[in-house]
Amino acid sequence: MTTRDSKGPDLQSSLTLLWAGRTPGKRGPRSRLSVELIAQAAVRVADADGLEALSMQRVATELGYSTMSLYNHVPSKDLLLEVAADVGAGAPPELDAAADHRHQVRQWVGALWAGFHTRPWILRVPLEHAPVGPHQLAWLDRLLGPLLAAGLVGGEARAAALHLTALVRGTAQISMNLTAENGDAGLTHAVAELLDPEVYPALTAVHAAEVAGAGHADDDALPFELGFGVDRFLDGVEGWVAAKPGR
Amino acid sequence: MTTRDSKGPDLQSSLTLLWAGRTPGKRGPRSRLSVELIAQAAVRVADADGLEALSMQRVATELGYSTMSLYNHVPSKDLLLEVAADVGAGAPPELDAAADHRHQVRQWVGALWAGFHTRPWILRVPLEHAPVGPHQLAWLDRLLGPLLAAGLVGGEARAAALHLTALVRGTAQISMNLTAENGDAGLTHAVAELLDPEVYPALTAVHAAEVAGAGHADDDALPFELGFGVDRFLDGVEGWVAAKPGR
DNA sequence: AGAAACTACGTACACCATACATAGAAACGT
DNA sequence: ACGTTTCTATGTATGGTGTACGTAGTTTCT
Repeated sequence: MTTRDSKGPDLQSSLTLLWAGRTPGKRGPRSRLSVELIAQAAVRVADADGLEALSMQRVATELGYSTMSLYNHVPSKDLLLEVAADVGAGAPPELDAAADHRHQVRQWVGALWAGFHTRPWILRVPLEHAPVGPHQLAWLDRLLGPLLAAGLVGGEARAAALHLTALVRGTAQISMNLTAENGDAGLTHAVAELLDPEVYPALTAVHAAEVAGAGHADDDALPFELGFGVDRFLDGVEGWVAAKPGR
Repeated sequence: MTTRDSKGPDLQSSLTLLWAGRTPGKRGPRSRLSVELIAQAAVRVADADGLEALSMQRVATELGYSTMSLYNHVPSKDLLLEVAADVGAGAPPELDAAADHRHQVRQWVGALWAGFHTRPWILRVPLEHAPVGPHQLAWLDRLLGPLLAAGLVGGEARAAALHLTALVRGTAQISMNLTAENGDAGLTHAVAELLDPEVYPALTAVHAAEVAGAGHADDDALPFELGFGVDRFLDGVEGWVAAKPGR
């Protein structure tokens, strides 16, 4: 596989930029701009008008600078997007230390889910490589805590963390804009007319199923579509740990 | 929430286009072009040179037509992308009827995973709304079969199907380009230098963990990172079904 | 035959990322 | 103090993008 589809930034440049590796130099005028300022402006633009409104010109005018000034601090738009996504992710939630592992994981999932709702544009930023930003690693670290405490060993914990991250991300991508744009009913009705029971037997059977349990009680309550899967996964993890030879 | 970030096509236009709802009209010259032809050309371009090479001009020259001719059949590039993604998804796999539910689900997951590897650009196509294309619905239908047979009822089966779809999609987005671009070792080493154990305690502990089990025995074998989560999820589903009142 | 309608095309516009050259200001060595 | 160096910010220019709009030509119906 020759990895078409990736003109994107390589790992090295991403790392140096994400970790503020720029040494500002000593000779010329002190730069009033910085990667942080630019990234924050980019986040502001994306928050306000979405990712498609995020152009270099827009960010520059947001800051009151010329377009090309940005390129003194950021090598390309792709990399700016990557930094903006990391900045936009923010710090992971503090998990309730008194709670059990399952509750902590649910708390983490709920926070990430909420984050994607607050900044849906993050889901549109194309991933060029594995997450290596400070904030993204912090989120990962926070999740690994409860997973390790639950009894998973290294590789398993990594896989489980990837599983949950990917799950929330994928679910958000698929089902977020559904409820946002048109009511669930609108979709249900529109699609129903197309469903030939001969071609889509299982789908037609399931399609009219009630959504079930629209409880908005707890703060870290997950929507059913997400919570069901997370709970089943955690069930499985508990069973796996319990069945381990050492226990 | 006002749904910024979406200038994209609405559900109605997508539906009519995806389901070939175009009635060609009767008066003028018969059109030699069609949505299918255009979509197939788009898939060819994306397969060859990635999604960023997929421009209207490129598709047009691929077909030997002028750029603007496409707009007689496709109202916008966004919609073309949506159709191309559906066409590119292709038909879902035939599941082994003799196998049990778990094996069937794994087979489905493996096929989707392989599909994303074959056409990584599909992961970059922004999702404007829930999947409603014929092929995407077919994939969903195929998955619902084993899930219903496993004992899940309507809403649960839907949630489980969303779970698995989102999972494969998210995992592919996160971990595919990792192994593609640079070896796993490269990433491991580069990141290791940044990991301050005080800031990322759990991560540092896990980071050196062996990848474990690189067995390439079976055809529908999933990579550990994906397979572990799927298996744990299916464990949980089985437990859930077994614990149901009616049983 | 005439009219209507539809396809394909060419032109034009606004916008995009960014390569490159330039001007100016700040800090250094002397 | 002064020149030199070096870095920042800017301006200009290029090749690309999606697509609105007007036009020519062709096919089918009346």
